[in-house]
Amino acid sequence: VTDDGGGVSWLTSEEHHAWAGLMQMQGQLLGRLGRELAARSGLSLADYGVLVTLTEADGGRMRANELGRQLGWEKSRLSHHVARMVARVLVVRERCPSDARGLLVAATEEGRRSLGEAAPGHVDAVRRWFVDRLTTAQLATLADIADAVRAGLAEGECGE
Amino acid sequence: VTDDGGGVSWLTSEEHHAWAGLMQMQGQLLGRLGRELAARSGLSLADYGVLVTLTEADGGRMRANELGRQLGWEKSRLSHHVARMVARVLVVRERCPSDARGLLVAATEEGRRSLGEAAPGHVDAVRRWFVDRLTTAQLATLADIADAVRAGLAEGECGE
DNA sequence: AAAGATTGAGAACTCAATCTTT
DNA sequence: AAAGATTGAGTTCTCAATCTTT
Repeated sequence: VTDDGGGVSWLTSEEHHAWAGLMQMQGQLLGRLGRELAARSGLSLADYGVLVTLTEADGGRMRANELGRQLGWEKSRLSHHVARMVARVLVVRERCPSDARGLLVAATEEGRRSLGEAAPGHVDAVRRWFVDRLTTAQLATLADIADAVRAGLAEGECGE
Repeated sequence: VTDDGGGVSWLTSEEHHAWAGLMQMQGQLLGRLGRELAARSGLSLADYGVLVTLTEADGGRMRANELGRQLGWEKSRLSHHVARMVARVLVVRERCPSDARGLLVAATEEGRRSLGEAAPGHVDAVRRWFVDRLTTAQLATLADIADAVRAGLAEGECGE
């Protein structure tokens, strides 16, 4: 609990260093990766995430609900984004046979092609700017950190 | 280099765990903190960042250029955001005495008041959802990670 | 020309309200 | 009523073009 002279700062300097560093890193990293991806493939990071998730799913299609959950998106965001991707013929909406309330989202041929073109370069960029800068131990710790924080957030959703 | 059956994934599972976990954590954490902050103070995380940065600066004012650099924002984003904050009387624009091209941005009384009201709750939220979930060693490693990645990105800006 | 900053248009996100099916 | 999804309005961010001062 320090306040280093006039400013507002009630984290210790170590805590602040970690927190502020994380925020800055994330912003710059996403900016860089997003621009590289868009320049080379015309896909945004969001598009990429949707296509990867769909492609990894069984049959290349997925309940919209589940897609949103895996991406960590709100339903409204997903709906708007899918609409834009449908307009660009990257995905299609399909009726869900088992539950008429539901929706299936499927990658089109065009979507698979775009992803296939974009993926090698993007993975390379993730390596270049992120993975290769870190040690195995650092990556392991980071994974633990992410798990711990997400577990806390997940608890908070309910019990709060 | 694994491809676990039809999907696109050229990171090892450890690498993927760290990378995907980081992205998810960040999204959820910012969402949670942003909503709590907005609900309690009417400030967005972006507003908060601007006010903290200005308040910590000498005289509570700062070159727009430098402000953008510290926040990691593009000049256009900063300009739009400052315009919105001026409209809400949280900051004011001032002419820069030393360079007529430049601009100074200063926190208003109202801006300081809003920040003062918002800060304790926000810092508490950062502790609750983030800092307190982690060990000292994890925080230290995270700071190192952020430094390493940012150093790489900074290099890339020029040398590339 | 380069640096500092603004502007406008378009894309993306959030919130609240709505609609359909269970 | 609850769950799955869409819609519209308002806000914020990005990109490119522009303007002013150095």
